[in-house]
Amino acid sequence: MDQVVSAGAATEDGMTASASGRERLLTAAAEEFSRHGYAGASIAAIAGRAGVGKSTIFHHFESKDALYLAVIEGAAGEFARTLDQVLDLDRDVHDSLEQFQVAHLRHLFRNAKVASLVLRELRGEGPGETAGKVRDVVAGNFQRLVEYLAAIRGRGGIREDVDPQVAALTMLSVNAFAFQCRDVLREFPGLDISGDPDQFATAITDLVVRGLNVGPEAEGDKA
Amino acid sequence: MDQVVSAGAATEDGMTASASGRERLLTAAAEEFSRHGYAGASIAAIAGRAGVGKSTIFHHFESKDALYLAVIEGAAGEFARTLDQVLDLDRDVHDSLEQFQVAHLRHLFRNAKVASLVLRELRGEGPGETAGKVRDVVAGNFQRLVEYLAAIRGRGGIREDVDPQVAALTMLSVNAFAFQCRDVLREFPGLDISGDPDQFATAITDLVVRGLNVGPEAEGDKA
DNA sequence: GTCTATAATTCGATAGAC
DNA sequence: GTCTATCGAATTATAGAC
Repeated sequence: MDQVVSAGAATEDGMTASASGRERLLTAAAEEFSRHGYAGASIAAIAGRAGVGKSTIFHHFESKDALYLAVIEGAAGEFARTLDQVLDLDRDVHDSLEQFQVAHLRHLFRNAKVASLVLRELRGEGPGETAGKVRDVVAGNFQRLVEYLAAIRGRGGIREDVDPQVAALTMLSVNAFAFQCRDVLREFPGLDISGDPDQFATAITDLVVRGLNVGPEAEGDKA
Repeated sequence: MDQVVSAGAATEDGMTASASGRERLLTAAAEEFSRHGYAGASIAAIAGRAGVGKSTIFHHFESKDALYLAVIEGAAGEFARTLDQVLDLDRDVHDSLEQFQVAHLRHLFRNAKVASLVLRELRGEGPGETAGKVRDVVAGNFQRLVEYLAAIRGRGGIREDVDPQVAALTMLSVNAFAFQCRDVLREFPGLDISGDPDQFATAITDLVVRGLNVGPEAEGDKA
């Protein structure tokens, strides 16, 4: 998929020409789609940014839809591979969840452009046609976390009366929302997640795993 | 907000003509702004939807900016009044937080149009000019929750090593994100928050307050 | 309604790798 | 020689202006 490596100067943007045409197209498409939305991004602009002719796009991808989907599937697939390493039933629950949370937030920042696309899609603001497929791809990764939580719950790793779906949604929501609002949050001294995403992810994990409570037994010892 | 009740037929949409011109303009503006964004919403369209002349808008509001801000401040102010009732230091912590979470999610659904505007603003996608003021308004309500959490932490109501800002952000994030994605979530049997927002808010509160853990003492007593 | 601009897609040809 | 990546030109669809 990326075996063609010819030397080459940088094209527009910071993109190196060393990546294969297909890879460059995916990068350029992510940029254009996230900047202008699906409809607003033109094949011509994507081709221009990638430094190839328009028709080259249709050699690599069936259609504009297919290109859009490929961009999203690329990032989702990469994250799925991360999940294989992180969601390990044999490891400590707290550690696994912390690793998950850190990996997820890192993934959002590393793939900020595509992440914005996916989040827009989840908000229902995407191009109606591809919506279904995008959701399926994302739902796959979501389901992975849900099943992991269900499995450790079966082993007594977490409370029995928590819904794995609700717990999974909570963990992902905080990351997704904080990522979306990272610019505003930068103005809050304690919430600048852009500065240190890992620390934020760790704090969230601690909160979700241990809860706000001082503990079941310390219920009535306050002022 | 709905005390003016004079007889009157419905204008376009489902809007009743019973509200004052100013109120009708705010409703119409919320609709148009959330539908087409700040730039895309025209004064003419807003006036038309409210059933008034264009010049009436500038009688009630200084400018398009001011109208936009008024829409947002209206909803934020209403929520601030709810906070007065909900964030009561004399009540049980879990109950207060649950009431907060329920009230917040209800507020998002009841003011869905304006909420979408505010969320867009927090993502940094709004009209640059008003961004600062919108953030201030929202930050005010956010700060209220943070200070409440800090206060009960001072009394030993919650763990000392949780950051009130992080906890507040977590609670709000889940609601905001779930609200944003309510259409997709409808496809998940256990996550249809539109169907029963209160139940969802309750589940989230339980998770945040008690955590996933089986408890400090019950660490190893399962199958 | 026609005209025009813009955007997606197709076609035919070329150049280089194996 | 075939296969693949590429391109420029041609074709179709659509949306807005007049």
